[in-house]
Amino acid sequence: MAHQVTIKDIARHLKVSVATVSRALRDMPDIKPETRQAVLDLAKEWDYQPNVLATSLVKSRTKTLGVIVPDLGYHFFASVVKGIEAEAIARGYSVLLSQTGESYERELISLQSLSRGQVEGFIISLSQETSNYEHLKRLQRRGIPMVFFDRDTPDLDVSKVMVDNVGAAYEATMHLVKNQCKRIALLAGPKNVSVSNLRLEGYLKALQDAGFGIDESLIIHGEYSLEKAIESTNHLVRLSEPPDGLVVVSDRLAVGSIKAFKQNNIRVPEDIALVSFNDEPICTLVTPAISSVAQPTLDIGRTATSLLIDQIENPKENTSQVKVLKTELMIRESSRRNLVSGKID
Amino acid sequence: MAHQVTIKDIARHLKVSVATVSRALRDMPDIKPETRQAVLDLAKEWDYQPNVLATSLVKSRTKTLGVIVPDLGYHFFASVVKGIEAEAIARGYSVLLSQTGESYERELISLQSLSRGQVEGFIISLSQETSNYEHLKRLQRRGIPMVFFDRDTPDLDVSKVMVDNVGAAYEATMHLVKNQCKRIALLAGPKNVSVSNLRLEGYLKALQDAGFGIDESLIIHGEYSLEKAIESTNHLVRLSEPPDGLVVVSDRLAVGSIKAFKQNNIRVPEDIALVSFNDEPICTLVTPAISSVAQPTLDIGRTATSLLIDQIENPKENTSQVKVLKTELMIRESSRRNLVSGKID
DNA sequence: CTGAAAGCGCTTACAG
DNA sequence: CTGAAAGCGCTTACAG
Repeated sequence: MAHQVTIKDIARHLKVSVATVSRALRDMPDIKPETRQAVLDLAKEWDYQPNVLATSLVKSRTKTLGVIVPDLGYHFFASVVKGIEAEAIARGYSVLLSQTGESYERELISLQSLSRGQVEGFIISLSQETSNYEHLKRLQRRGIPMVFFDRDTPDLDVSKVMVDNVGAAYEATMHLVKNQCKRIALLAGPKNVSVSNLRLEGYLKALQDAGFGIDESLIIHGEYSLEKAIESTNHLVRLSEPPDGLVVVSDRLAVGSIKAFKQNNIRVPEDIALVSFNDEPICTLVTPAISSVAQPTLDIGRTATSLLIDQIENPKENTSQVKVLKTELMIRESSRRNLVSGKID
Repeated sequence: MAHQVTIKDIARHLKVSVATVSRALRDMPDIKPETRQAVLDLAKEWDYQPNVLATSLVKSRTKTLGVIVPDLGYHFFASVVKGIEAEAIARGYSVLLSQTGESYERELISLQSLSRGQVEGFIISLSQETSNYEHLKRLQRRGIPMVFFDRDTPDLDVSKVMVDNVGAAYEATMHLVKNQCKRIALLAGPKNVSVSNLRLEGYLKALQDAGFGIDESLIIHGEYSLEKAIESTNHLVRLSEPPDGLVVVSDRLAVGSIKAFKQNNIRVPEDIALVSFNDEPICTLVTPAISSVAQPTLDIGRTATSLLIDQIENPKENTSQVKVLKTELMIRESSRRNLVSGKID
């Protein structure tokens, strides 16, 4: 690789000191205009690029944030990252992005490698595998600030940006109640997944407030797979008293449910109304379009970034805090019962 | 932020020189075992992390690759990045990931900022807006190696990893021919998009080889939007001689076509068989499942990375070269005509 | 086996 | 207005 131009090269060529070049390049006062111009001209001609490693080293500041997410293939994370980047750029920071592929080991490695002087703080969403938090506590002990979002652990006292999952599920369930559903089922995730459990909680609370009894047979836990969703939905359909409303904890599962309903010649929303979570692009692509709870992804990213930068710039005043953001229920065909007169599909 | 532990701290505490600490930490020969052990013990106790900025600076090597993609929200890019990361890790490199959001300006900024000493080379897929290549030529002049994939420009003599789009479209079209389609339409992208044009070329070639005439009215160009796809499909449906086969240049457009067919009570694949490109997850989620040309995303990532690292490590022997990878047609319900006996949907 | 010294590319008091 | 010097945290010949 060709030698990159340094201030030393410029200084030598112009017969001035590197200090002068450094000052001229950064428009500092007390530099003779002609000198500055000569430096700038040569810098341009030679396409000089300052070495940020050197600058960061001397300033002990990188103005860079580390972002660790499980998988950018999930629309949710890709979208949150956009929010992070927007806010970071606005405040003069760069971001280093790393995905763990839901692997604890890669989470460990990413965190460790970026914490060797490259970033001033982290925005983290934990991998599914992570159940040991020592690596995070070590970072904390070293005084490196971090902010969590979405995937969380109560083991750590750090800033967090979450979403009101209980409230969101409550709203989604109530929406079905208002749409004349009398027996509302829930397709939940695995029993140990906290987000799914929070949504279960909101669902139960809504049923209670609606004066509905709770029928355990209408609550089904399962893996996050299309196949499992189809299977669970088929099970619900075959109950002696099948549901007329369904809350599904994620869009991908909801797609499976809709497939299953079609196979069973059950109409959505006429025979059963459906609401799910995340508002991924797929919701508007399938037929019927799926009603879904939108997460404020951009805002999650911006808020997390803002919290982190505040902590970096004012460690004393900014202790760990938890922000809970509002969701928004996007109502579409799959649950719009009273407005649907004829069948389109 | 708390002061991070340095080798100086360790040296002072152990009353040895920093050189000795540095050597002990890296398991160099000629260090007294007791000295080494003392250093390692203290480093562990204090959770010492070497500052990579300093190391990179003195070694003039970062062992880091810059990856610039338009949008990680596209499944294609997210997946290629996984391939890049896998290969990079395997060869002892890190990657710095940056998305441009299809903005020329952000492409410029990312490239510039990472090229200030942070990375040793780039893997790039150009933003849609980019039509001026000066920023890339500047990098080239500075001797920074780069490899392109997917989004390309003939203006630059660099290594590229592409996919055989002509061949893929040929295969997709021929697949419809074999499935008894007699009038095959093409839903293409905007006229200036090279990938779309290559697919058009393959489509035309296949029609020719199949002995079909070319009917310009069956070829429709348009924006990459769901609405536009629906509109174009409606137009095709209303032709006096409507098509019985359809090649669509992208899955998202194909979803629009299927919506339009449903609205017109046209059965897929019975009345019209459909094939599209990219094999995004949506293909298996919609009904009917969409036949689609899969790109070897992981392999694209691995190959690009491998080319880049070779160039970094052996600039002389590794001049720019173009690799063309094979695609794979995934056949699903939307085009499986002769196997479908009854209608399911 | 260990240390002093120079240096990676830059910034910043301190003098003049 | 400019330069010499020290230093950011590390590595590496060179001596001993």
